[in-house]
This record gives sequence, structure tokens and C-alpha cells, in this order.
Amino acid sequence: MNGALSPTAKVVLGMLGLGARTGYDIKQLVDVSTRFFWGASYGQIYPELKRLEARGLVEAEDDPRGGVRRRAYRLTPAGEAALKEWLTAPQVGEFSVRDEGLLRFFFGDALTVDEVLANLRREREGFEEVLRRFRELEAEPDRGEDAARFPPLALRYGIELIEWIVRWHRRTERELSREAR
Amino acid sequence: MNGALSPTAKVVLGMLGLGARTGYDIKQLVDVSTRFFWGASYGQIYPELKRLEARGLVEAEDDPRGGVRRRAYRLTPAGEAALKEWLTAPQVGEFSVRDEGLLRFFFGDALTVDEVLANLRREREGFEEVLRRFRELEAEPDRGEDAARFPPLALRYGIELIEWIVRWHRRTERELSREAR
DNA sequence: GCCACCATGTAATCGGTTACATGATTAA
DNA sequence: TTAATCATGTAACCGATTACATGGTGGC
Repeated sequence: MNGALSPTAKVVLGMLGLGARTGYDIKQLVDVSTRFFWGASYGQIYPELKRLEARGLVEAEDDPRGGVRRRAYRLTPAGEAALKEWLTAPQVGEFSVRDEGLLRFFFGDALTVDEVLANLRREREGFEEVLRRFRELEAEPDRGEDAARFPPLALRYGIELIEWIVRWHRRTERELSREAR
Repeated sequence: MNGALSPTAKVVLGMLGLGARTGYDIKQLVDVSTRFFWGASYGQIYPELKRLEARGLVEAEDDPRGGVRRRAYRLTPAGEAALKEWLTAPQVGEFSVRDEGLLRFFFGDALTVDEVLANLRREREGFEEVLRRFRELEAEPDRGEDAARFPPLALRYGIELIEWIVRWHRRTERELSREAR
């Protein structure tokens, strides 16, 4: 019917579907959930909400809290349809990775084994730090009473994936340091 | 001494270090190796080579093949130093993932279990396809006689990571379909 | 003669981040 | 009173992709 959704429109509609109401809401939610595989900044969210309103996929009303102006959005039926259409679209989704640590590793022949080892350790510590934050997130009581079950499953995926990455680092460190001695 | 390297400068210098000579070379090499975690297009490579030349990190000479004009680049000592400096820089590198399949999964509460299952299967097949291409790459005889050992290790990492991702999909499909029945 | 491949480059456009600007409310 | 948080928005900038333009070479 109408054109495709922009990347940001996808999170925005999805988050409205999960109960977010304001642009600020959406940003907070993204930052504690999808940020690691699908981010969004104010600079995208607010203009996108206006575009979606112009397309009739969301509707809004002023909803001030005291003297704080606030604009509350919700999905229209057309917006719900567009969300559902995207969620069931029969093509594989966009997937990309940007990994500077791996790029450095790829160019490892220009370094000594000890230098590569130092890089691996540093990167691993970075991943371990992310892992700690993910586990804290997982431990937090689910403040949503609406019982969304997939968000925690996605978080689990993230935790287990990074656990795997950490194990790969440890293993590779072990193998390289064996030959360094 | 001089400013930081742009993302594209990092691959460009690295590939020159591995023996690439022309912009075309660099692009071909990137496309069969780092593309999956660090891409580069002509639109970045050629202008970047000129900028690097202006900064004195690479030098170039015309090197026509018959009537085909061709410009051959190589690292200067300053370029080698800049490459090495980046490769041993003591901060964790940039890391980001963009995963639309996971975003759809995150919003899975808006779908039926069967729809989520269909999504998981489709995404898994996409990853299996990538896996096949990676394994073909791995099977290819190493056309470089210069015995770079880290590029194949990086490819191994990619293969094993995607194998993990495929297993996660299978497992999750199994668990969801058990409850669907 | 045609197609695949080698080779270089630019312009338009896009998606995104960052910094900035503004201002109210609430809790310490 | 001050800092944190709620709340909305824009402008400048950046990195990147895509499409386009050009043209030679080698093999079928």
C-alpha cells in the first residue's frame, strides 16, 4: 500500500506497540533493550514521529504533565497493520557487524604475537564488561506487568552470544600464548 | 603526531600492508575478507587514498597496464608507523551489530508463535547460506604465497560464530514449536 | 561483436550521531 | 539551590552506499 518503513520507523512503531507513549519514552526503552542491535537517537526519533503522523501510522495528542509539554503517541490501525506487515515480511532482515577488534586481529601478521595477545585480552575485557551490564539488566525485576516474553529472550540471546565471544577470545589467547613461550 | 585514522583509512592502510597496490585491489580484497565486519566501497576508497597521500601516509605512482591507467600505492614509513600505532592502540575497538531478525524477535509478542517460528527459520536459512559461502572461502587454496596466518583465523572465527548463531536458532525453534503443539 | 573484468572516479543521497538550545519538575 | 530527570526539538556534520560516467583489455 504505502512505502517501506525506515529503519528508525521500525523501532518506533515496535516500541509504541509495546506501550511507549512519548519520544522520550521510546528513547529510554531503546537504550535499555534494543540499543545493542538497533539503536535510535533523539535526532531520528522526533522527526520520525512527525513523519509517521503525516503518513497516518501514528496519532498524537498533547498530554502535558504540569507545565511540561508532552506529546503522547499511539499506533493507528494503519500503523498496527504496517508494524505487523514488517514483522512478518518474508525477506531476511538486515544484518551487519562492525568489529574493529576483529579487523586488528585480521591484520595481526603486522604485529608480534605478544601484541596480538594484548589486543585479544583488551577486547575480551571489553566484552566481559558488556556481559556484566547485560546480566544486571537480566536480574532487574520486570517492571512491565504486561508480561512481554520476547524481550527477555532477546536479552538471553545477547548474553549467550557474548559468552561465546569471550570463550573464543580465551581459547585463542591460550593457543597463541602456548606458541609464544 | 597527526590526527586519528578514519574508519576507511584503517582498512586501506591494512590492505596496503598486506600487499594490495591499487584501489581496485583493495576493494577486491575487502570483498572476500573483511567485508563481513568492516566494509569499504569505491566511494570511500579512492578519496581516502588521495587524503592519505596528502597526509604522507602513502605514496603513489602511475603504473599503467597497457592502455589502462592504473595508480599503484604503497605505505610510506609514516604510513607504516600510523598503521602500527592503530593496531596497537590501547583502547577497545568500535563494536556494533545491526540485526533486524533479532529486532523482529524482540517484538515477537505482537505475533503468533507460528509467525515467530517462520521468522526464525527464514533467518536461520540466511545464516546457513552465509555459512556455506564462508566455508567455500575457507576451502579455497590460499593464493597468497606470503603466508599471512591471521586472515584465515579471522575467517574461522566468523564460521564458528555463525555456527553458534545457527544452533541458537535451531534450539529456539525447537523450544517454541514444542509449546506451539 | 560482446561480455566479463580491470580500473578510476564523482555526485546525490541517506541514515545516523553529536552538539546545542530550551525549559519544567522533583528530590536532595 | 542545585542536580537529576522529564521532555522536545534542530543544525551541523559524518561516514557510507548507490548510481552514474568513462574507458581499456582479453577471451569466447
